[in-house]
Amino acid sequence: MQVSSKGKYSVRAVIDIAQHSEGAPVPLASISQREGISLLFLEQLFQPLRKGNIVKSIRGSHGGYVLARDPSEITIGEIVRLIESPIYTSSCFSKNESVDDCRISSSCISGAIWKQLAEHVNNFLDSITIADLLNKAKPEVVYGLRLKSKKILDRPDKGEDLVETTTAEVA
Amino acid sequence: MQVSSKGKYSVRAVIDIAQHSEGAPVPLASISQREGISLLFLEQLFQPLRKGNIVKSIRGSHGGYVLARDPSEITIGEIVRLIESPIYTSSCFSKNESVDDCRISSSCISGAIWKQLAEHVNNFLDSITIADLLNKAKPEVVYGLRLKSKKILDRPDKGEDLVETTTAEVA
DNA sequence: ATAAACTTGACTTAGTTAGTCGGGTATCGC
DNA sequence: GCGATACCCGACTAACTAAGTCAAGTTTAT
Repeated sequence: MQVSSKGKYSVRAVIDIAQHSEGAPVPLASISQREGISLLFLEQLFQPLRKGNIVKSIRGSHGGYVLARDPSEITIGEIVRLIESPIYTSSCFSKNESVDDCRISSSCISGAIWKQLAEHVNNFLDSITIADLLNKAKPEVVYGLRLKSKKILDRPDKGEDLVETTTAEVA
Repeated sequence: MQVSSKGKYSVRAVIDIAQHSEGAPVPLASISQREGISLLFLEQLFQPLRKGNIVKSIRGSHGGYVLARDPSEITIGEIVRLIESPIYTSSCFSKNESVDDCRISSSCISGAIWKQLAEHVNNFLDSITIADLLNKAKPEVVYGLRLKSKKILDRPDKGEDLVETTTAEVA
């Protein structure tokens, strides 16, 4: 039940482009510096983003990436689905059986939940565009959640639960 | 962005107990048979469930497990959080830096999203109790989503994307 | 031409997940 | 009591996935 680091990094990278491209292409090297993401890793992330029509690449000297569409037309959901392992699905029968073989009622009952959960998640992420994030960045309100900046940063509630990941955690 | 098999199996197992215990304890062996889950695996799943006060164990001959509370007081969210790796958190600064070092605005901006997503997911899963699932099992409506049973089973949309997992997929 | 910058695909490493094994301990029914 | 039933617990392993690296390109502006 985690969004992968790849997904988080990708969203950050796209925001970075939106913030720093003034019509001119933004080279990965500069994103790498600002965001503290390895250049080689970024290159890997940008292939799906390019194919998914989130960004356009401009090759050659003074090249880089620009957004392929208006920030208001790029949703977080799109980005995450391009980068992440397939958004979760669930079926309640094994692949060797036909639909009619499904006789485990508890399986079917709970199966509906996972499907609905996936829909919820997708709807939520699809409701947020890059433009939303850019606009809401300066005012202290992001998406209906009032944040006193500090509050969200040191998360007084979850201190103990921080899992040690290989490198620093991504936001 | 997946609910683990462990989480799905656990929910199924708890439903199974609710459906088959008539006051009497339900042995894991019978859950194992009905649900097609390895006995050894079930044992592993039930330790956290017991410690989390979802089920109570009754040892000895004719023992087994019963629900520790009324089905209407057990939510899916509780079960999943007990079984799954820590529900996801995100911070926007690395652990070696203090809060004030956070200067990567795109990181903070997007970080708020993951936090909100986690809240959404938890709220959704916490809004569904075992009792809900039991009650809605027979009528064709589960949780506001009208399902024509067949429709949800063969998922006409996602056919290609089915990932081959080691064993059969869990619902 | 040359350097900046993207492109591609294979590779490595570490961690997680799913599932197993083996040897316990408690309790019931006879 | 004693044996069968069934939970208890911690270590183990195999497979997979995620994160990140590397090397050898190709494209294009100047």
